Amino acid sequence: MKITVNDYFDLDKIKESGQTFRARKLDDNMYRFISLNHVLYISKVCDNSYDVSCSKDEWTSYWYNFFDLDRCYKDIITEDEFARKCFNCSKGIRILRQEPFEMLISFIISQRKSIPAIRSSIEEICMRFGDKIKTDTGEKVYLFPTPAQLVSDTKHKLGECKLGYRLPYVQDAVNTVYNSTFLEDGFSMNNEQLLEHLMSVKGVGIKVANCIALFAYNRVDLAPVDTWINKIINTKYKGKSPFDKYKDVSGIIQQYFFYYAITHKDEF
DNA sequence: CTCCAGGGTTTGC
DNA sequence: GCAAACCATGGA
Repeated sequence: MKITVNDYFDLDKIKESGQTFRARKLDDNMYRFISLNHVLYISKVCDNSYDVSCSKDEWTSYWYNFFDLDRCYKDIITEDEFARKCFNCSKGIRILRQEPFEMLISFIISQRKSIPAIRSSIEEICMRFGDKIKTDTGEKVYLFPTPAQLVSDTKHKLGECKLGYRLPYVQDAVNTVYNSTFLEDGFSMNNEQLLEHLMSVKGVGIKVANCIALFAYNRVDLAPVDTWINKIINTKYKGKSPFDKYKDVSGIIQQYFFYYAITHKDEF
């Protein structure tokens, strides 16, 4: 089925933007996204036209929201030269609306790991614990496991997923959300409550909490500060955070900054 | 072999 | 309350 996107939308930048670790580029123009029990194959046809593997109903009810397409990124205004440079480099990135449990586990794992290492660790978890399903194209893919699938780790296979010292953190997180409304409860909280709520999980600090809030709860007014954002604040903004200028879209600006930084590492 | 990674917790002052 | 030490290991 063909769909039209009337806003900045770049599949490759989205895949490389460090907010999802399971998006894949299958060939020169075909991308695959997996979220919850949904699998999407999407390729660009021309200009604003894309070919998607799902039905119109699934596009409008799930993937349209996943890619945050009801928000207009073209309207975002940058406040200075460096931000403009980042915007030009990163435009097309969307703040994905991803599944809270996957974000919780993924960003606990992310601490002090490189993005390739995070990918491979999460892949390992999916292969060992997630459902294996056959997609419409005949490809077999693994879903991200549910809390129930991870909580009964009787064979201690989590220990073989390259988690290192983060293993007890992941286990604690699984135990916290299993058979509870812990993650759903977050949707009705304000930012401050949500961050505190998430940080009650061992291994979740301020940065990881902000990432979960941004990428799972779509709090685009929150800007996670990681090592790259810190470098930008120190080298480009004299140590003063630029994000208060952007208020309701500071999370998006942060993501533009982050993508610019990891694609221009020699500048920092 | 060496270095560092989308940080967090614990410890010491 | 804050800064420093410590953390386990894959990937480059």
